[in-house]
Amino acid sequence: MARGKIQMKRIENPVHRQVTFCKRRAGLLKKAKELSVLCDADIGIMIFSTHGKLYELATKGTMEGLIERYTKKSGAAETEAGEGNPPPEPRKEGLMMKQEIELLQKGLSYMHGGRTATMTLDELDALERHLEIWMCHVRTAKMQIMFQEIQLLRNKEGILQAANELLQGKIAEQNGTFNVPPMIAGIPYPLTV
Amino acid sequence: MARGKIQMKRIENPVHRQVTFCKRRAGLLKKAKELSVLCDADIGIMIFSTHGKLYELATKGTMEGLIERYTKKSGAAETEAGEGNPPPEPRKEGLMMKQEIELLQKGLSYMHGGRTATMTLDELDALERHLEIWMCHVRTAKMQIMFQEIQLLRNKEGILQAANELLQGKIAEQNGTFNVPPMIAGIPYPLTV
DNA sequence: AACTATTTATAAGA
DNA sequence: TTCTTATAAATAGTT
Repeated sequence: MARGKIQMKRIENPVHRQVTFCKRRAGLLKKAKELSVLCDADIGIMIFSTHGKLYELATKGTMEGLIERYTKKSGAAETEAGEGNPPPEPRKEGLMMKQEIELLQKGLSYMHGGRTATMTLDELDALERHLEIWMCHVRTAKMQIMFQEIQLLRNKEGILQAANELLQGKIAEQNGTFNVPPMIAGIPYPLTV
Repeated sequence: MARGKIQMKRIENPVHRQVTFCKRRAGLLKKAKELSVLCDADIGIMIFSTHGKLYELATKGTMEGLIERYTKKSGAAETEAGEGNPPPEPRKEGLMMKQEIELLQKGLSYMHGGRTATMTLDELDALERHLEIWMCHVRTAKMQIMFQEIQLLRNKEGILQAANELLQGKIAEQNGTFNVPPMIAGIPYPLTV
């Protein structure tokens, strides 16, 4: 927009087009950052050049976070007349999770960046409480999985034990008068379940 | 950009902020369309207002298509759009942090979503270890801040104590022969520091 | 919403 | 790509 107006259509000269792409792309991203800061909005931009190169911007969390938020939103918009399920429960959860992630993100950059970022005592306190809760949840989940694993292994053990006994019987039969020492669980045995 | 420059920070006046949001949002989307037409680029923009309202733009296919394209790309191509970070150290840290955040993100959706997502025992274990480390860091940071706070309060206490004694002396002078009981720290006193 | 005085963005040229 | 500069656009404050 200077030294002359230009037509709003594809620039045919490739060099000119590339230069304009660079300049305007920078301008667009700058404007997006400004809008985000001034109006406290959360903005994600994806730009694919003609040749498929990707340029991106996400003004707060990550692009992944924004995409997730987008899919939730647009999904809810589609089922507008459907059940009143989307707005109350899952949305709230998503927002809460986002806040939690942002809190941790801030904490991580605080720790990694050598206290470059600023965090108040209250924020650190909240972060500590969250970490404790999360750890508790993670441990519960671990316990559940490990318990399932144990049950599974016990079943396998039982099956193996039974097979073992069965085989012992057969061997005893086949060997007639020969004396075969009994095999016990825990000793390598050519059996798979 | 008119009738005066503005500071690049959140606009506190809500009315003003809303107006600016409208104007600049329109401007941003216009710029994006222009860039797309002039340079034959494919652009997707998501804008979430403070109150969660979504404004979007997808200059060719749909936003879903762009998101799909993005998710494919983003694995290979690390952010090209941000500022050119000094490659060696901060980038590595950023990547690590990103992975840590992704781990926690997965964990949170696992817990919040009622085990909808899938996590292996190993992942949960890694998450637990990370949470412990983070908590340790957070506690250290808290300690530091609290220690500073204590030092500050001790200083204040000393100053108040001194002032208190000074005032007591003055009162004793003024009252001449009158007997005034001594004030001690901890009793309300008309003094601010 | 409309109006402008200014600030920004940028097309062309180097 | 980068810098400069004349000019087109965007927009902050106001009506």
